[in-house]
Amino acid sequence: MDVKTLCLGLLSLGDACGYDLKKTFESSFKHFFPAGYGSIYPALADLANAGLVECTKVPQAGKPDRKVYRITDSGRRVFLDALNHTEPQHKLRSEFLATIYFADLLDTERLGVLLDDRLQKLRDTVAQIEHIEQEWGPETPAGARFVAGFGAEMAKAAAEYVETNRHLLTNASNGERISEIKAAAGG
Amino acid sequence: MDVKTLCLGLLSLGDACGYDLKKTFESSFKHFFPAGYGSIYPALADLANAGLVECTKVPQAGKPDRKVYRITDSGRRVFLDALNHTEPQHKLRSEFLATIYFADLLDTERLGVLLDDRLQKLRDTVAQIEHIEQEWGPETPAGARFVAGFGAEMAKAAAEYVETNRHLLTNASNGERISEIKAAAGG
DNA sequence: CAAATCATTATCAATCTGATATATATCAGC
DNA sequence: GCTGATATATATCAGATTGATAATGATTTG
Repeated sequence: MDVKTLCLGLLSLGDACGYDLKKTFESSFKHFFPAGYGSIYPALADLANAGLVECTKVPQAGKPDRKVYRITDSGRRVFLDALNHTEPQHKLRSEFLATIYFADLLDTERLGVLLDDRLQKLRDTVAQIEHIEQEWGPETPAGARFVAGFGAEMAKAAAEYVETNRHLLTNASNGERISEIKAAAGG
Repeated sequence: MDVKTLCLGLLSLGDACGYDLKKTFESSFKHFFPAGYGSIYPALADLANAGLVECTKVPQAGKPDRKVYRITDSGRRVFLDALNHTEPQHKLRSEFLATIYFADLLDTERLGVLLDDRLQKLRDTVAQIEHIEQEWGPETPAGARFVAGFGAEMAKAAAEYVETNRHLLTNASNGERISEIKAAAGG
């Protein structure tokens, strides 16, 4: 499932322009499927080309025309098919963990900042998810609730792990090793 | 931090060829920074071009020459700099959660399969991490332990969330809605 | 009133993914 | 002894994605 398919899925819930979709990605999908304009606009163009969505230009005073997309019957069929016959991936790409892997090469201060920043972002994620959850009514579909809950729980678990285990990364023998390696680097 | 920088980091721990690096990515980085040949080989070529690593061809009987890469002093400097001055990202891309978001459109069986498959993969991840942890001796750096533990704990928390909350995705009113929507799709 | 943000479009170079190709060696099982 | 899978090792390529950048006028904020 690529951004194109996800856009199609969102359009199955209601008409929208690229800007609207981007806002949905920011509010509901941010923590598990980030997407920027650079993928959304080409996706919409491709979908329209393939006849899976139709586009209507809506002029506005002062602002650029809204290009409102509506899913077609063919589009619905293609989306349902993707949903039912695609093996879904799930992958993390963490430069944070990659950096921590080399914790030996970081001085204590830098390490502290990295961990604190990450904790802050995890807390922000939880707050952001709980904020959108508060605005939901009883009609909000179960899937949306499930994925939001998942995001919040994962962020809490990650924060707890970092807090509980950060002491493992700072032991007395580090200062020495860093000096040696930096010397070898001829810095 | 891109694949290129991570390759440089791994080479700071010892000489290796592309194939070796790929194995390291599979064993230690799989759960938080996957990378394939398509990114590793170009990365090594770029690093060599920039003088951050040196390459020696080692002929072998029957197999292709090993191209063994060794980090240079300049390479070490560049890596330390990246480690200390890059804002590290951390992002999930989950087609699984995207699919579950549209749980209303899935029939019960498909939903069950998706959840069971995910649970199985989470358990595999835990097993794989615990397996590599068992092979470590006392000299294994703290960073490697920390990121492995992180991966295992996250996988456990994810599995627990799925098991505890999967019932929210299957309620009686679903059958009806699916039929309606499929009808609207003109399938 | 200046500065920032909102609303809306769009493009582009660099990077990454996933599949594919090539060639030989070994090893398990029939 | 053959067959098929797996391991060793290289590399490329089309398509997807990222992150930055650009334009332009309206409205909100300080």
